[in-house]
Amino acid sequence: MLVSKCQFERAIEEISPLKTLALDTETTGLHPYLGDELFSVIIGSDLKQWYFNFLPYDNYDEFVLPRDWICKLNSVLTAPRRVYLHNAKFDMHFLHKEGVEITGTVHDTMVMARLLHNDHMNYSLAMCGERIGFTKSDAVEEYIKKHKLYEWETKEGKKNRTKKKFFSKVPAKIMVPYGERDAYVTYQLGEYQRKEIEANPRLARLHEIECETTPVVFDMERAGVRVDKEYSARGFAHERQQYIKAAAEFEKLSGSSFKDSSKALAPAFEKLNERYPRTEKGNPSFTDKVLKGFTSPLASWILEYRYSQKMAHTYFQNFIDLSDGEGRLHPNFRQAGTVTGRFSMADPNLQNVPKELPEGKKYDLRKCFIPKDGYVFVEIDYDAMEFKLMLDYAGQTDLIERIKAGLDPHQATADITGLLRKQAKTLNFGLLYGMGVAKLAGALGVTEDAARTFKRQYFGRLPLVEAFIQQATATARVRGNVFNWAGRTYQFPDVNFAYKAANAIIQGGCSDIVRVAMVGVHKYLTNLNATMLLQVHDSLLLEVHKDLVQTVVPQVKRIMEQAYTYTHLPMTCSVEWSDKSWGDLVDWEKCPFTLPSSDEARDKIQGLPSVAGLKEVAQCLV
DNA sequence: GAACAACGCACC
DNA sequence: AAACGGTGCGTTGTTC
Repeated sequence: MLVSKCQFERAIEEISPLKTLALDTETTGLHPYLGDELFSVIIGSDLKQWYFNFLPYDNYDEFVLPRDWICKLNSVLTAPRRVYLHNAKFDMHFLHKEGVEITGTVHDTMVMARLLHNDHMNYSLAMCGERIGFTKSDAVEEYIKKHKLYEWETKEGKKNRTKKKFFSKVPAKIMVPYGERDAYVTYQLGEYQRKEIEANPRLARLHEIECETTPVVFDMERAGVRVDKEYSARGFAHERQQYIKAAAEFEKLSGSSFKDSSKALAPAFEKLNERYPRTEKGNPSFTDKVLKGFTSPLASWILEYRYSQKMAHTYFQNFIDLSDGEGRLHPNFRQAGTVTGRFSMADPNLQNVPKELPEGKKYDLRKCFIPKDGYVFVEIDYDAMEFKLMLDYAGQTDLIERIKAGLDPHQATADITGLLRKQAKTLNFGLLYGMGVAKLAGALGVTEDAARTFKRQYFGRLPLVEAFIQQATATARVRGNVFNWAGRTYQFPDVNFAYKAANAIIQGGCSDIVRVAMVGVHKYLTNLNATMLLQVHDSLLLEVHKDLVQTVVPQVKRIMEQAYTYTHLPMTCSVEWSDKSWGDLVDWEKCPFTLPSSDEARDKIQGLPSVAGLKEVAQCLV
């Protein structure tokens, strides 16, 4: 029902006793930190939906609620209560701006859909609902399309466009039933998922961990990262100039117009009698590796163009355009972003910001990110996380002992297998990914026969590693799935992909270790002047007040290291810090802080979420 | 006109 | 027998 002004109190009274709710919001757009606003809140239960509208529509006076009533919803969104939301953080950001917090248990139906079925193509509410027999209305999308309620937005120098839809221009008679339907479908989806989880004890704790993770990641997104806009602008201007110049030089040299496409480049290089490989689809291929093999200066101008184009438009420009009025960037962590359990990140993706500044280049992308005044950045990384988790599974004790003694994992592998460190490292990664002999030969720069010999030598000295990989693969083949230590499932609809099993167990297992660590770190940092900002798979970036660094950092390090209850090989972490930028991190040992440690931080009891017994429940192998 | 596929490339 | 895992994004070219 569309709630009128005089029914408002009554609606709140009806909702109050309900233990489980679904919640959905309608907003003017998709970016809570770039000007978009919430205009309605829909609360759903099994039988009824309440549509709270705050947007002025013609002739709807009685149904346009005063905006300052939004915060009255706080009374029904507090613990102890379970709230289902599809893509919860999105709604939480808009609600937070209105002073509304969800303090009950947040069950994100998108996150749980991924947890329950990791291999679906699409996790939209429409698709998730359809799978359990509830069709979602597409009336709003259709109305927007039909009435062209959108605009294309372009950015300086960019050739792509983004579609900006005007949801607030959709009439109430379309919007209201659509919103109510979404809240209804979300509620049904949440209930269905809870039954699925209850029927599967292996997922019980993991479900809780995901629920605890959502507000943690929400806080990280909300905090955002401070951007040095001036530096970013200079970087953008410089790289833009560079790629325009590169294109001009190409045109001068070749006498034809420049387009960075394999189809357009092929004739130019054919003229120069250069041989080039083909892609999988049979098209000409001009990757940087191929171009570096060419002697013509044309090739190096293309490389210049690509580098600067990418720096300018994938990074610098987005850092500026996507940061808020205070100069902070609020990226979107996708808690359900990958098949293995890792997060992905978007708008912008800060998980792929280049780390090394190439020789001769001036603007370092990681220097665009700076701590707020009085704070420093601290980055804590797990050491060789995936390889170590794999060794813990395999129980290859001779190698484990050397690593525990402090040896670098790849060097230790080299020592045991008689390979060079570089070769050992390639094999450590490659075999974990299920690499075949042909790719291995390419990676090692040797013939296939030689690669086969290396592989035999490696496994010959590390038989338990081979056994682990084989057992994982065999499990995937016969059972059709594997579980990681936390119980997360990876499905193999096609047994031909069973070679991915070891990677699924390890990559996904690491993702759950980091989840547990993040929940623990977040809990520890509550009410301290320190915030988690970013997670890049095996590392956390923190913004810590100078006075707290001394005490907080060792504690956070310990929480991270203890997040995984190992069998043979404990996780260890390395710490780096900087008071300048993300690009200026140096080893913790070089930290000059000798300030008195704060008792407040030290006295806090650290709270890792319990994972006791999880490994036993979630045996990954047959 | 708009959606999609293909490519290339940054990260762990 | 053979398969290197997981992402997001910008540009170009093709398709509907």
